[in-house]
Amino acid sequence: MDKKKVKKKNKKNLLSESLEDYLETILALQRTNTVARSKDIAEKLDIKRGSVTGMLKKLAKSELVNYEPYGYVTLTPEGRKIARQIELRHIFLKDFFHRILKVDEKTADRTACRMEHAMNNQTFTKFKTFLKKIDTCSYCDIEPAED
Amino acid sequence: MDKKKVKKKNKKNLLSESLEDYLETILALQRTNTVARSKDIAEKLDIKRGSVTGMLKKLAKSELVNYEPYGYVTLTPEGRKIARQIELRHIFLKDFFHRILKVDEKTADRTACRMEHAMNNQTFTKFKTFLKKIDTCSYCDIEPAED
DNA sequence: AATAGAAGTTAGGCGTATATAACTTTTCAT
DNA sequence: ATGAAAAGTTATATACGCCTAACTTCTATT
Repeated sequence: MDKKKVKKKNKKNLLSESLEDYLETILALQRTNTVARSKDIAEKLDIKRGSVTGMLKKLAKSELVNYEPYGYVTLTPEGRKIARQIELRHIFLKDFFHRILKVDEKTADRTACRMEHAMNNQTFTKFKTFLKKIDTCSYCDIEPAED
Repeated sequence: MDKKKVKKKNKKNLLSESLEDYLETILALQRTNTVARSKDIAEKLDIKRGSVTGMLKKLAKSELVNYEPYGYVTLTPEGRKIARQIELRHIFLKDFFHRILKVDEKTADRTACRMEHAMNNQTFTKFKTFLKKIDTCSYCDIEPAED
């Protein structure tokens, strides 16, 4: 009865970093444009239009986006939930790198972009708490470090 | 005749995260065993022996490891340099998550493992400086956050 | 020295995520 | 209302990193 190698059909519905990027991008586009278009997703992610379709189909199959051929793309409630999580991780990470560490904004953003996928809930929760502490600690107002 | 696309001779000698993991692993094995064996690399990285060979060839072609078929594997000076960089990022990131944020050790390690590849020099330098500050700031001795 | 088992390699295959190019559908300006 | 341009799709191809299975080489014990 031990669930050894019983097919990783886990509730641990793991999304790839790429797929997470798509969700995050669609959320941003929905904010600006109310809907996301394939072409805009492609532009934001710096990939070709043709590559987007297949990924949207995957996300649709996982019920994370509403997708009909030639139609607009929107997030399902579950998709939005995930997108928001990733977006929040991005925001806090970038803030940490840029405002606290004084890393230049572009680098801070690029770094957050990559790290946001690697932070689980436990870590993120504690990271937020930590940031709040830092923000009320004048001593921790560190000087920009030298390169 | 046709001017074929001149091989993208990457100036920005970018290593994939996987390749960086190999270097990091080989460095650790060299410390313990003086040399790294294919089998031990496979075990540490939790991949199959057969997969290691191809990656070692890539690293050898980039002159980051010394590799001869059926021989031991060691890092070249350049390979060691990169391996050390990544190892240091790992150590500091894990320390931050575990000791400062009070994330459990396993999670801290897993998180560092993924983030270490996303941190450039500028960011790492400032991160280290920041950690030093934190360590001398009793106020910043935050309580463990709740999950 | 023979040989069995361990370690290493090779070949072929798979899944993911991308590109390119041709094709289809939609949109918009007239 | 129509036709060209824009947007979207499809099919095919490539790169990467992994796996499996069969094969080769090394090694350690007898």
